[in-house]
This record gives sequence, C-alpha cells and structure tokens, in this order.
Amino acid sequence: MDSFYDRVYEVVRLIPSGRVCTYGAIARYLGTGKSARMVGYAMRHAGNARPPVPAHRVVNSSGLLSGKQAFASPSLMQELLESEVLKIKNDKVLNFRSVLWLPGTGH
DNA sequence: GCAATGACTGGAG
DNA sequence: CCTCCAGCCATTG
Repeated sequence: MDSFYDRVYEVVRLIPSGRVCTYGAIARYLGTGKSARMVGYAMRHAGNARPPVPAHRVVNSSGLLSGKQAFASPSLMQELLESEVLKIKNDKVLNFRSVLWLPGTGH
C-alpha cells in the first residue's frame, strides 16, 4: 500500500517517545507541503492501521491537541502524553518548541 | 469526474 | 491573546 496514509503512518511511527510532531512538518517531509489537512485526515483512519500509530504525539502547529476528540476518550490523548515526559496544560503541550521533533532531522 | 469534507496553516483585524 | 477568512489537497460518494 503506497497510499498517502501509509506514508503518514510511517513518519508518525518514527516519532520518538517524549516528543511531538506537527501536521505541517509531516506534510512537508512527505513533500506534499500544503496537505497538512490530509495528514490529520489520515490520522482519523489511523485507528484502523496496523501496527497502530502514536497519533497522540501528533499535534497542530500551536501544540494544541486538536485531534484529542478522535480518540476513544477526549482525555485519552492527554493521558498518553502525560505518560510521557510531556506536560499538558489547557490541551496544549508545554515546552512545545523543546519537545517538537522534525522527521529526517532526528534532532 | 464533480462536489463535499476535514485531527491544518498563516495572515489579517 | 482571540476570532475570522481563504487556500490546499487526498479521499470518498
């Protein structure tokens, strides 16, 4: 399956623990650039992907948990992130810039 | 093949 | 800091 979704899933799976990534960054890494919305759309189907992808590590450009609603429970995404070293406040990732991970760079 | 949709983004007010 | 608006693009009916 060389679908756009699979590309997104692979990149998301590359996100290390304790780090987060943005839709725009993933889209840009894939070369689509402006298809950030498609990345989010793919995440919605991520629940059907194998192996499961750490969708909870993917947030919008502001570090806001935009997709928390798509999880089994809206708080589940925050719970998962809190399980990491990440800290969430008002549905936003604290130190977002510090925990932000860019695909390919590995920084 | 056209129209609608969406876990987005950046700029302007 | 917050809200509104228009662009963008793959997937689906």
